[in-house]
Amino acid sequence: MANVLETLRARGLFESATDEGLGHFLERPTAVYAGFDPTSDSLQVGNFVAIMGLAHFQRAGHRPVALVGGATGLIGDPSGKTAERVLLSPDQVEKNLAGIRENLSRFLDFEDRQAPARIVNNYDWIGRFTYLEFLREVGKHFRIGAMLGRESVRKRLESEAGLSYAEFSYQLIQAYDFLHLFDTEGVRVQIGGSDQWGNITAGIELIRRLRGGEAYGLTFPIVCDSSGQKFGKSEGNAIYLDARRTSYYDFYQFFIRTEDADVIRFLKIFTFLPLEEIAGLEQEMRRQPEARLPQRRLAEEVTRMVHGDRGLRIAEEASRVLFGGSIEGMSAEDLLAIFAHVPSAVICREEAIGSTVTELAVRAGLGRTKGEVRRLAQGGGLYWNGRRMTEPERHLGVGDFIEGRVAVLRAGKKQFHLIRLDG
RNA sequence: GGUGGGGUACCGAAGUGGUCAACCGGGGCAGACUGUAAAUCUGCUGGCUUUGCCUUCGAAGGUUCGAGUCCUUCCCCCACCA
Repeated sequence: MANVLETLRARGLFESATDEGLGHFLERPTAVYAGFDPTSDSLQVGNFVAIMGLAHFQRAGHRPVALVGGATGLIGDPSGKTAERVLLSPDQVEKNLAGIRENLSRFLDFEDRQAPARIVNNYDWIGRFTYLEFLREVGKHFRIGAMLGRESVRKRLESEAGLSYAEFSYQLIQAYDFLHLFDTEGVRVQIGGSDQWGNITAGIELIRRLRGGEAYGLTFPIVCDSSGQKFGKSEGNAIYLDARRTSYYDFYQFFIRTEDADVIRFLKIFTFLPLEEIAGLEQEMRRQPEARLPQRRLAEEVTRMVHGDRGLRIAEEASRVLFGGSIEGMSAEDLLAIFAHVPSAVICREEAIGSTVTELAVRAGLGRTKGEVRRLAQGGGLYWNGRRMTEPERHLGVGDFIEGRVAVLRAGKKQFHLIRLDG
């Protein structure tokens, strides 16, 4: 049986474990869980680390359980947050759960004969508690001193923002989750980001106290880029795993743009590529960094994993065209094909002809306001069909559209938007 | 419930009657340079029908020719006390 702990360590996915005996314990198949917060209707690349963690466990023969936090999502985890979170409505959580289920179902193998993955929702067991029952059955076993000692709590208490009772209670719920999965799924290990340490140990203690059982925790590092920024944002937007939120093209591009200083580490964390192969890429990078081979490989691997061969092909094709040469001289057909999965807007012909460049740019979603687009143009960062646009107030005619029906708007080097005329 | 401190743009933070759409820093976006990298330098970072107009400084009222700045009430946060 593959030693998953060694694998995680070697790939930079290991930060710490609650018990030195974990390695020994993992020599026999067990079940492991990680939780996912339904803060959005799609997981983000930031969640990818946890998914990879579960996947590595499954590959090593352990049964992965993905927990979506239908209950905890209603409260909000204070870990790693500097301010009290705005409460999500039950409707919103419900909607987000569906999306996250969708995401997860693509990374874990539910058909595996030895260790099929499971997805569970903690609302199913937390939701049936009354307040009094919960206090008696769970709250009774928690000591305030220990709760106050937790990093996430202490930090928030010291901060200006403080901490509400609801968020303070969060750790009880997550601890109970572990206990519940220990009982019903045979889960003995919880994995999570290092900010989850307190929540995880709370569960382990609860299990020991109520069941006299051994349970383990393992954390992986919170992935940051070399400038210390939390990984997973681009142009101010989170990178989602769902193509409806982040296009194949944008997803692929996000990884292509990885800095040299980060790319080798990211290859280990976000792909299953053998370490020898990654070492080879590192050599290659030293020899000719401008070729960006590791970046290409990273983008390729991750995009294929998340969006399949088809998504990867579309992203690569679009990238080749947009960064390879000029779009000048391309036919409307070609452009439509390339931009099929790039943000685009369909605008009615009568409206488009005669309106200004800025107006259309806002309609296409390139900027939020006309002022923003104007400033962009002023700084020289606005392009219309590949040429710098210096007169953002110009009224457009049919001739401004390729074959009278398509135009490509660009902000800077990286953000493309397609405008298609209707009718 | 009491006392004190505080709520300013994405974040931090200045501003205590007009010259304030609001110093500065971070973040973000863009330009130059480059390798779709990093570092560096530069510009921008309320809205608009843009030589001007409109909406912003927790909320609502009020004083004033004029309020982010003064007064009243309310809401929220923090600390200590009860």
